[in-house]
Amino acid sequence: MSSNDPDRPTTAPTAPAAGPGANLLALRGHNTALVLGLLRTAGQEGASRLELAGRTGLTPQAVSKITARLRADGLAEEAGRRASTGGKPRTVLRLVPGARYAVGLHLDRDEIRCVLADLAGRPVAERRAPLDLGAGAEAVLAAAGREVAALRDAAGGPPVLGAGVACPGPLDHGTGVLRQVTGLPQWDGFPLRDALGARLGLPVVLDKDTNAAALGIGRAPEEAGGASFAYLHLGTGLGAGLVLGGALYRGPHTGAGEFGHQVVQLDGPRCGCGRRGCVEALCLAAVARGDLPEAARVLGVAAANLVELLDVDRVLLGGRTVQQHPEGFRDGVARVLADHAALRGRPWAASGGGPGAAPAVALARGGPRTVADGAAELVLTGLFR
Amino acid sequence: MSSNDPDRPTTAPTAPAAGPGANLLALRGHNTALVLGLLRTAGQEGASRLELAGRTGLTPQAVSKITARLRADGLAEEAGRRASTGGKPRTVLRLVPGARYAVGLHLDRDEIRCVLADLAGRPVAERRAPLDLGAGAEAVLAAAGREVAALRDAAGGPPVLGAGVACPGPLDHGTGVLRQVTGLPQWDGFPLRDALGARLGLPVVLDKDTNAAALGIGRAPEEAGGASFAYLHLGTGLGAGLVLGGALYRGPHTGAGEFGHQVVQLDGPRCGCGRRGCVEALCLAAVARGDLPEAARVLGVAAANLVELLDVDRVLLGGRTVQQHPEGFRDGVARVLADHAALRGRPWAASGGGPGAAPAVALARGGPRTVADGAAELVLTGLFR
DNA sequence: CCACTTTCGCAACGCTGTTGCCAAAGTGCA
DNA sequence: TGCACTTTGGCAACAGCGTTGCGAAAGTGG
Repeated sequence: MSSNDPDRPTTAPTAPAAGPGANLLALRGHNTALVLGLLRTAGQEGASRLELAGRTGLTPQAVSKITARLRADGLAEEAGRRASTGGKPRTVLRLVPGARYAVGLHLDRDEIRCVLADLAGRPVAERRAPLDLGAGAEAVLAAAGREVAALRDAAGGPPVLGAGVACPGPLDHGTGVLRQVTGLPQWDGFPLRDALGARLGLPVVLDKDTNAAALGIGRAPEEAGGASFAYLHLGTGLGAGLVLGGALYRGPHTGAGEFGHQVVQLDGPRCGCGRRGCVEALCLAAVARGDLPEAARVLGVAAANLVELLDVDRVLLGGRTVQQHPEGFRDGVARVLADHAALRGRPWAASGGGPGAAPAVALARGGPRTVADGAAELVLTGLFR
Repeated sequence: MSSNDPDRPTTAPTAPAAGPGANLLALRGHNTALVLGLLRTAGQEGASRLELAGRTGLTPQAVSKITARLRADGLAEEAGRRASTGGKPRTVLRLVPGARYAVGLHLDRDEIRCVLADLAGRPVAERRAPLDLGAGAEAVLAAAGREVAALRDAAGGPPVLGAGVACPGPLDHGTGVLRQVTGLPQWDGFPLRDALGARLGLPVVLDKDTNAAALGIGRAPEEAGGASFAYLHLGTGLGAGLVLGGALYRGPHTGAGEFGHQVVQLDGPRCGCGRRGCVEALCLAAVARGDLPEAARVLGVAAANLVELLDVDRVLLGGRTVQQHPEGFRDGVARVLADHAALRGRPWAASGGGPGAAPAVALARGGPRTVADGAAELVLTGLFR
């Protein structure tokens, strides 16, 4: 922390949010994270200093200094040379994925799953165990501590940056405090982030499971690089994770992404939440009676509403219910989006900005480990930009 | 001191290309804009150097350097002293609103309206004239050039930073190119920003009218700071402007904020856009038959959907139709939001983060000049942070 | 083998915010 | 009235950032 004295007198009233003043250290951190991010997306192929300079807008010399620091820290390495274009060939720089690791922890209602991911986001170790999220804080903390310790031991005790923790919402990402987890009122107000941080001895980042999933899915090459997309998760419920401009959008109180109880049918059938005509209720009811096209259509209408409002490029579908009929949902949702886009001259349709006039609809790849992977990504995201 | 040319602060250091790399100039620009922003929100009361330091996280000495530059450029000035708290009293710094100005241009279907706003966002001059947006590019450009020139002359030719232009969408903010303005296909693909820039001899920022309105409304003290709110405009149509985290959210293609054709009634009555059950159609139909409570309820349901998805703090209502029955719409929408919030344990409800459990609903103040004011704000936003 | 091109590091530089120090300008008490 | 104390804010020296100038390294082409 900074060397500021603990008391802050005189400016007690009004007290607006502290601004993010940028000093030289922050500047270095920004550019370093930028270069690291480019090295990460470059992956195995790597990138030369001049390519990095071109993409960042920095001087080649600045890139040299930055990459020299990264190499000294073991985060990057030289990896061969490119073919010459008439002069000295460029030397290729590559991220060293094994230089640091991050823990991803998925606390689900009946299971704890944790992964150890390298800097490239690839899981190098994994564990899972049954868990009763309603068994109380101490039991959950103990289980988390045990599993993470075993995971780190199994991997040979590599350097770990921190732990990302994903669990069912609602919660507050900023303070790391849980809210009323549905059906488990005893968690309300529990400072899970700090408690886990003390138990694990690691920096902890806490977020909703749907947000973690979106972040994990966003790591796929198609979604990389400043993309905007919505991940719709249809399992026993319906939720969404929003990635806008390459960054997770959480909203002021980590409440963003509540998608399931969007009303798409005024005075429709009553939902479990008390409202009428929620997408979740309509969609799941259609699934229950086997009317898959209708379920996909309802989901598509809600997705179209979201797309209109947020102008996202892609819609990704996942979750247990989707995975049981992947193509049906994908095609059904895509049809609704295409129909809606055709009715309105959407900007990218007019500009011919792609093969289709509507945002692409795709199935989110990744199995049951997606949320844990994304949880690790919560930590890694802080390193890159 | 005077080695800096006076035009330097006009060009905010936005990333020139795809490279968001930050050099020292960008750092200075960032911190300068930060301090300017704080001075702006401080308004007439001003702020002391130490208060600025505390809120930015910068060293008092750094703030002194920055404010010295601002004073040398005429953008800030000393304005009295605070009461002493036992030592040397703090000297108050204040923004000099008249140091620079911005033009705001509202190109509507039947009217052109332009304002000259000072750094505080207050309009110091205003003009309006009839306009036929369908009369072709040359006529519109000529009208804009004439009105802006007259406006600047009337104000005595003060230093102008640039012109913000708001017009009916869709359009592309990034490239400054219009799309198919509804009913006026001849504008499709016209590079309005560059054309106007050449005509006016000023930097031009182009955006949708709803976005400009949201930005203008966001200048009100209640919305200042890093607020998140949605402005819903109900006039002859229904649109929205989104301010998330204190900044306008446009989406990747400036398509965000399409709110009116959100479907809230599956297979409902057909809308002019071709879909069925759009809020706009339902709401305006209710207004047409005099059923105001129903209109407000429908709008409220759509607003609730938006709030759930984006977790915004406030919902602001405006537009001609709202202004005809302001309290009716406000209360009706607020009721729906309160009912929905009560059904779900929203984060800020559990944490007691305010007088009410639901996001506040308020009427957007400001008359027919709101869009033009917001258009000027499009330019000024680049100076502050 | 030489001329040329291209990459990349060293050294000097300008600029940033930071730190140490001190004058200025008040309050409070003897 | 005078002195001690607190707080503000400027001056000067400083460390660290990216930038610039220049030269060595490492290729290609004639």
